[in-house]
Amino acid sequence: MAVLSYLHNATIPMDADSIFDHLKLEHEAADRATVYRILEAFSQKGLVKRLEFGEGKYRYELSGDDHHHLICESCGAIEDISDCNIAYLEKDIKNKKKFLVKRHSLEFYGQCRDCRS
Amino acid sequence: MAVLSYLHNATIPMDADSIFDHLKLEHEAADRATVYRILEAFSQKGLVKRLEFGEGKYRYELSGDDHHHLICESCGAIEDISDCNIAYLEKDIKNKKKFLVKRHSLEFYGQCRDCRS
DNA sequence: ATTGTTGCAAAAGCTTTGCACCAGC
DNA sequence: GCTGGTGCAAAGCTTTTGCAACAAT
Repeated sequence: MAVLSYLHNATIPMDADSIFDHLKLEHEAADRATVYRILEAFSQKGLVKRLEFGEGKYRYELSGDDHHHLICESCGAIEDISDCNIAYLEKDIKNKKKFLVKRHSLEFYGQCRDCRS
Repeated sequence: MAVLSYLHNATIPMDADSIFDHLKLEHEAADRATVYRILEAFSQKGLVKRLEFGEGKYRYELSGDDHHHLICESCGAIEDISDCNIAYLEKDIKNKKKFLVKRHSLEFYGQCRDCRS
């Protein structure tokens, strides 16, 4: 699917509208409703992760290695960050709270390298 | 303000509509626009934190101790969880990525004690 | 008088849904 | 003929905005 390939090439999670626009440019145009239905289906199958960065809309990225995001509040840049092993936290939660964690979301908001200098 | 007192008594983060409804019940009715403007003002002053739990809307809670949330995907229950010291992660990020973290969001999704049994 | 807050109405933005259509098996 | 996916249009839901009225200093 063109959607998967687009998300694969993207360096940051994309919102539905960007995907819609991209498909149009690639002469693979699909209706917005179709795009949402595809994203919904992929999310449910676990192929795609649906994220929120405090923008009032969803972004989507391919599922894969567990990583998180740095979001610059000045310029909007989004970076990936790995090696946040919070698996031990999830075990703690299971023991203390009897709550079984299936997934988590972790985002850091602040100022990126460029905006700091 | 009635909004602050409501959020103070709430055991989970509340969305704008619940606040709106509550104010009406309390005969402190305010327009939706006013509620949003109040929440926006409080957020900017840092009095209130604006959160997202993957519902396509915002929830608000009083700022205070740094804690995070367990969200049950079966029944929607929301619990607090503390002691996630990821401050050291933020230092790591500053060193490795030169990104200055100002705040973060961390939520765990899964199944709560009641829904597991 | 000026400033800031409110209500009202409208709009905006993102997402979902109903329905008819069409292709493929 | 059924089934599943699509486009189109409409609606839904949350949030924001413009504007006029009002209160308080």
